[in-house]
Amino acid sequence: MNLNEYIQGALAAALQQEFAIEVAAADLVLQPTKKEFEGFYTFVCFPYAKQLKKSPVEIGTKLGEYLVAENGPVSAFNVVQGFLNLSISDQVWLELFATIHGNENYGQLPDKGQKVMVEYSSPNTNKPLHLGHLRNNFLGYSIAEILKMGGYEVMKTNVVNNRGIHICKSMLAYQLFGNNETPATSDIKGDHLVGKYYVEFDKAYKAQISELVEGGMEKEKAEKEAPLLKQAEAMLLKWEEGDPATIGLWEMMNSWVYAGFDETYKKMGVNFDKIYYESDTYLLGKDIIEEGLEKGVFYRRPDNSVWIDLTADGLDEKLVLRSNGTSVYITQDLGLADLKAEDFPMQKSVYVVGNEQDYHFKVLFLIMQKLGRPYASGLYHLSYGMVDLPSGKMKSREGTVVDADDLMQEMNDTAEEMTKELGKIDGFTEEEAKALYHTLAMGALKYFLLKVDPKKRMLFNPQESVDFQGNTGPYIQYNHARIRSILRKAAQLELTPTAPAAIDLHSSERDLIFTLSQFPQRVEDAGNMYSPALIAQYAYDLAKTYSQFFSEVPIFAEENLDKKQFRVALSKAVAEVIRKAMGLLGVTAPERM
RNA sequence: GGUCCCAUAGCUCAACCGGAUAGAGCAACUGCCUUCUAAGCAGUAGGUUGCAGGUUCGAGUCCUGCUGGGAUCACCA
Repeated sequence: MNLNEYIQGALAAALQQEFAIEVAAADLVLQPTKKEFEGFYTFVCFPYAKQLKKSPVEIGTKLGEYLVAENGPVSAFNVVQGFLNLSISDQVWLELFATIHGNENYGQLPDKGQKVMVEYSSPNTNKPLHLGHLRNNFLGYSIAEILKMGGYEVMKTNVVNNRGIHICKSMLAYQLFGNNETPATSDIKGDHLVGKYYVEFDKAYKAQISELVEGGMEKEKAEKEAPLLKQAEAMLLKWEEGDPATIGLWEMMNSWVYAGFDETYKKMGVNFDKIYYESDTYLLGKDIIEEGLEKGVFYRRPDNSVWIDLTADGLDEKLVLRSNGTSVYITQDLGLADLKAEDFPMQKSVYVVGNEQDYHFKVLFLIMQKLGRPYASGLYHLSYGMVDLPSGKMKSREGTVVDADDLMQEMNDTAEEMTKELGKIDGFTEEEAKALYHTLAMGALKYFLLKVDPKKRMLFNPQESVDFQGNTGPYIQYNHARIRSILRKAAQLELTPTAPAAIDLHSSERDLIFTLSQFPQRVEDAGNMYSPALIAQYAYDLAKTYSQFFSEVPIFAEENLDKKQFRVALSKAVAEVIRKAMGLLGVTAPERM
C-alpha cells in the first residue's frame, strides 16, 4: 500500500467531483505536514484558488470533507491558511505497518531491468590515498549500493591510473635514491613508499630548477630543461617501447602500490567488480578519432592535430589528438567509454569524479552524443566538491594533505578512547572490542562525509569534525544497538513481534510508521538524484524518531500484550531499516555498543 | 578576461517541482539515570538566507545586476 499515491488519487477524484477540474493524480503536490500542525500529509491549495475563483480555505475545506466522508485512510483534516492537513486513522497505520513488518525485502525496489556502471576511486599509483579520495570512494560505493536497492543491476569499476610521466617520476627517484629499499625492508606501506619517492623527485627537480635559474636561465625554460625531467621523459619513452628493465621496475613498484591500496580499500570497506588499468587502455580511442573525422564531428588542422569545435554548444575548441598522433587524456576516455559499454551494456554510466573535471566531462559526453553512441544519454558525471581543511585547500607540497590511512587510524583511536571512557565494552572479547572501534570509526567518518550534498564543497576539521554525538553515524548506530538489545531481551521473555489488527497508537508510534513508510521512496529519490546525503538524512531522521519513542513509550512495562508485542515488532522494523539505510552508506550497524 | 559552481544561526550542515512561523547537530545555558543502553531525552537562547532590484497569491529556492570565495579554460592527467 502506498499512502502517498492513494491520497493523490483521492484528491484528484475530489477535485473532479467537487470542482469539476481534471488534474493528473501524480501532479498533485503532497508534502509531509510540519511538526507543529496536526496531520501527516499536506496538500497546498493555493494553486487552484485563482482557477476556481474560490479562497484556498474554502477549497481545502471542501476537499477535506470529501476525503473524510469517503471513509478511506483519511480520518480527519484541518485547514490552516491554504494548507490542507490530513490525519490518517490508526487502522491504516497498522495495515501499513503490517506490510512493512512481514517484508524481509522492504526497501528493495522492483527490478528496473537496467544496468548501471559506477566508476569511482580511480587513483594514481604515485601517491597514497588522501581525504579527498575518501569522499570519492564512500560516494561511489554508496551510490552503487543505492542503485542496487533501487532495482538496477550495478557494476562497480575502478580505473587505475598506473602509467604516465608522473609514475616515471617516482620510478626515477627510486632508481636514483632508493638504495633498493622495499616495503618489507623499510617497513613502509607500499603506496606510501612510492609516494615518498614521488616527493623525492619533486624536491630534487625543484633544486635543479633553482640551480638553473641561478645560472641565468629563465624559470619557465628551466622547468622544461631540468635534467631530471628529461630523464623521466626518457623513461616514459622506454616504458612505451617495452624496455624490460623499465617495465620490471614499474611492475615491482606498482605491485607495492596495489598491495597498499588493497589494504586501504579493505579498511574503507569498498570494493569493485572490475578494475581497468590505464596501461591497458591508454592506446584506446584512436579509432574513434578516425570515426569522428569521417563523420565530420572532428576536423584536422594543417599540423595534423585533430580538434572538435564546440563553440556552438557554448564550449571551446578542444584538442582530441596531438599533432604527433599521440593521445591526450580525453582520447583514451573516449575509447574507455566504448570499452565499458562493450563489457557491460548499460543504460546508465556514472563517473564519480571531482568537480574540477566538470568541463572535461561536458566535453566527453557531448562528443559521445555527436558520435551517436546509444549509451550517451545515460552518461552522468557525479561531480562532487572538494574537501577543504580549516587552513584551506589541501596541498601536497605544503604537507597539508590528510592521509587516508592516518585519518582512519586516528578515528579508530578516538573511537577506542570514547568507548572505554563510557565503559561500553564490558563482556566484549578483545577482538569484538577492536571490531567495534573500527565499526564506529568508519561509521563516524563515512556518515560525516556522506551527509553533505555531494555537489557542495565541504569543510573537514581533523581536530573536531568527527563527533560521536548528535547528527552523526555513531548516534544512528547507537539507536540500532539499543534496539538489538531490546530484541534480545524480548526473545528471552519469549515475546513474539506481532503486527496487531487494532490498538490505539501513541503519537510517536505513528511518527515511526510514517517514517518507515518513506524508506522506499527515499531509496528511489537518492538513486535518481545520485545523492547518498538523502539516505544519510533519512537514517538520522528515523533514528531520532525512534529515540523519542524510546524515551516516551515503555515496552516491557506495558501491560497490554498486543501493545507490547507491537512495540517489539515496531522496534525490530526500525532496526532493520536503520541497518539497511546505513548499509547503503557502507556503514555497519553494530549489535552492541 | 570567457565559462561554470558556491554564499543560510558563532561553527558544520538541512530545507523534496517556488509553499505555513527557514530546520538539525556542535558549542552555551536549564532540567531528566532505583525503570528497555544517558554515545540519550526534553527545554532555553541563537537568522534582514552576502547586497540591490524584479517575477507572483507566495522567493533561501526563479530572473537581472553587484560583492566575496572557488573551479576551469594545456599538444598535463
